[in-house]
Amino acid sequence: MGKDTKKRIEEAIISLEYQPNAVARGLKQKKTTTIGIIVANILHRFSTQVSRGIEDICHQYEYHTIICNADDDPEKEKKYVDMLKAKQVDGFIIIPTGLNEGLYKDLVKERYPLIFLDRKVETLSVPTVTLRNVKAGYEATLHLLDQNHENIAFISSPLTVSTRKERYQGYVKALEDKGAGIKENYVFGGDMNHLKDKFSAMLEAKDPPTAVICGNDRVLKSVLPVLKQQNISMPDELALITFDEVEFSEFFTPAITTVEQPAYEMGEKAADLLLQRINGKAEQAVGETQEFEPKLKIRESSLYKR
Amino acid sequence: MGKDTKKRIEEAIISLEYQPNAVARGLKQKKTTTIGIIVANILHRFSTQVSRGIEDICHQYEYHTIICNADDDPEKEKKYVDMLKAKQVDGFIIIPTGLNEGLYKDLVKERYPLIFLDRKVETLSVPTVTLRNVKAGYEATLHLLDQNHENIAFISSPLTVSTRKERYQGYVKALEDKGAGIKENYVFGGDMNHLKDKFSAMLEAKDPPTAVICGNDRVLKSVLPVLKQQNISMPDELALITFDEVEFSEFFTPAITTVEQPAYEMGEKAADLLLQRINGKAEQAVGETQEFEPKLKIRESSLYKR
DNA sequence: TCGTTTTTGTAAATCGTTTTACTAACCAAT
DNA sequence: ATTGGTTAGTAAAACGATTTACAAAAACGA
Repeated sequence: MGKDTKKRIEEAIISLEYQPNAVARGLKQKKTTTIGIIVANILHRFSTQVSRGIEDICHQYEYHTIICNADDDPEKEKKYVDMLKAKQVDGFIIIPTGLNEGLYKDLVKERYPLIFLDRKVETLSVPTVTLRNVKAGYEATLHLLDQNHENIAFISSPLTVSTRKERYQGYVKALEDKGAGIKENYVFGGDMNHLKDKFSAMLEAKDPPTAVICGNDRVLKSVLPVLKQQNISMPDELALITFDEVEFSEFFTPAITTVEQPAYEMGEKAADLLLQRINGKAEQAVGETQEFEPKLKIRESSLYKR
Repeated sequence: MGKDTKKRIEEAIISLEYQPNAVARGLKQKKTTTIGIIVANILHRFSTQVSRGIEDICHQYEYHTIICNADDDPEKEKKYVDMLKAKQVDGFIIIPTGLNEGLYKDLVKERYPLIFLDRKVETLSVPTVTLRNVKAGYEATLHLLDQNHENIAFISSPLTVSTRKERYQGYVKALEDKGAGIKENYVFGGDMNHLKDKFSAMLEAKDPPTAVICGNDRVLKSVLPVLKQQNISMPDELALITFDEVEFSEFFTPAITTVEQPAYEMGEKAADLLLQRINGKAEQAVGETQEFEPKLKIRESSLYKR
């Protein structure tokens, strides 16, 4: 277009105070440059870090994000999917509750660009960004075994999603590799509401564990008060290691050993994959799984010192 | 409408797999049941807590939220406002960077429902949800004075926004009320990038402060490493108190004394006010400021023990 | 200057709803 | 059977952009 008409148009834009209407635009173009993000539970630090990674990439490409918190509730998850569909989002990034297979399947059938994050849904071939969780569980356990712990507890929220199942598998595998049997009563994988009681009882039983692995940051948040209450000192009386990043973990006494995930990068990756799919550059990527490496950060809480 | 036609319609909805299109609906109705949230910097814990409060209320009323992170950058803030306008949001909740008066003014002029959060913009009469920050600063300082501290440092990010200015005012007022003079060299309110160096120098100077107040959680995050590095122990060598909630603060050694804001509730309140304005029930509320009370949670880091 | 290409102006259809209007059909009660 | 009132059905305009089409005008090279 000619450059003086261009100028004329720009003048008109300011003189008429024209403001584009993305809703009308979206209606006609069938494209909203908006993606929907549904996280299983925003209370996990992982979720917020991942969201930032997603947002930063989207911001680069002038896409926008609507973040929804399913609150571990499949009903809510479904409601949000419907809402986001109604809003004509161009694609989804979902940390699935795992309890909505039909829903996910429909999304695939309707050819919505979709990326799973954190958790795999085995029955579907959807590109997924996840951690090598078996390895994460294995390394955490191995580290404790190396400190001569034999009675290692594994405390987790319900072992319903791949993430937790795999971490547990890693735990089991490490114990087996070292010839240590797994003891049922050192394992808890259940409702967060009972976690404190069960863990408390575990510590008060005879022959209590000398080390504990927390399945994620929310578990840690329940476990620490129990230790304080029972006046158990780390790491001498109980060694501790937790999955997920803990803010200020180096300022705890003792500093907390963690197995961290590159959450931010995982978010970036997921956004990348999704935008590629949306823009048709990556049909072939469907079904691919991107695995990230866990990072064991050894601090004081897991170091044997007797 | 007759109940058999209603049934007929419902059947058609499923047989045709009808899915409503909120974009078309929004276009016609000039209403998207979506609000825009712009936070000055999502890295503050306050911002994420506040967002949750907002979201929960919005979810109740079937409104949706788009959260944007201005990253302390007025340019970005403006860009996001334009984007959200284009998306035809029904209203805004903004934690203002404070450096965009014209932008805010336009929003008011264009009669957008708007609520400010956390920070006041003095020159505009916009309903604002905020903390009694002067009181917060006063109480924090008074508490340290009560522990017989006289050399109290005040470390903050730039004193450009009302929140920080007021906390500082409270600090000054408490010192004055107790007849203690304020010493310029105990005060830092500047760029986060220089914070560590400046604070480090402050501690190494002769006659260093015996207590420090951190202006917010991000400041704390810079201050703690300095203490660790200089091997300064709390609270004997330096008492510490920080604004904002710190996760796990009771598990620090020493447990960190905090001045907390009811962030979640403040978010709820802001959302409430905004939805009332959107639905025309509260024209009169314009200009009102809702102030919340700070909560001083005394823990070990501020308790004198020599 | 002619013919060709590019730029400009104008108009109409479309996206999927809501809104308004109007007519037709139905039901109950007088 | 007539009246009034409700419910059904149909149609068309509107929301604010994009898209397509076509005609008119301008710019260009030979």
